[in-house]
Amino acid sequence: MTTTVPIPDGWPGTEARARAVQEELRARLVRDETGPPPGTGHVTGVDVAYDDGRDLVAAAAVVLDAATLGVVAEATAVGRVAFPYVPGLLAFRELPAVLAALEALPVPPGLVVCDGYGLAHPRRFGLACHLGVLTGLPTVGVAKNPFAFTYDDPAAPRGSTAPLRADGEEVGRALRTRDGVKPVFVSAGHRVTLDNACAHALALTPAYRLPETTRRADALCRRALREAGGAGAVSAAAGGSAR
DNA sequence: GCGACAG
DNA sequence: ATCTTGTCGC
Repeated sequence: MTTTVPIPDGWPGTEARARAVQEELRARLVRDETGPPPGTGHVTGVDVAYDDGRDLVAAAAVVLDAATLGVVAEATAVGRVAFPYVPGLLAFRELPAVLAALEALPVPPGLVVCDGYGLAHPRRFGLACHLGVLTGLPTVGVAKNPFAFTYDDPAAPRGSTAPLRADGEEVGRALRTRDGVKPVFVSAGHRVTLDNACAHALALTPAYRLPETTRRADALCRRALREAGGAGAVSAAAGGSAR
């Protein structure tokens, strides 16, 4: 199966237009739902890798069984870069490929875990919020770096947290997922509370600092990029622990 | 005004 | 994100 990854209609071509789109879509963000409880249903990781030299982008979506963390299904999408990296506008660079990969999945994604931020964002509309509004799915953001936000180092034990603040407001949380190891930075996306987002992040880190969803998606999109041949391709497979 | 800044 | 070898440790 091979198709071209589409750039969505109306995808902004300038930074000013992209910021305007964020302001518009922010009104549709749902923040009063708790979200699915950890350990139930599906949890899907999404991630993107780049080859600037070949102007290629590859996205992966990996669906895990939330109870066992076994792989249920996975999909990849390869296409052309749709937007440059601009701090605060990451979603416009990553989402076209991510949306294509999600649509290629043979099963419902359930909760989606993004590699980046949700509400912790200059305009409170990061990658995870954006993906949630476009798909209607519950989303959370788990980032590896504190971006431009301030926080106090959480206590050493796994599970310790500290507020991630922007102008004194708690926009996310620094969460220690492994004893004594650098924390990850969690924020709510769409239809999920910050408390629940952190609970999911903990449930997804039984062995490593980063969530299993992120680790699986990262490995898969890198592989898809290496194996990328033609102009654009989307592929999906179901199985994993389900066979 | 000039950087720094998720990936 | 990506450029990049070896190396220490379980």
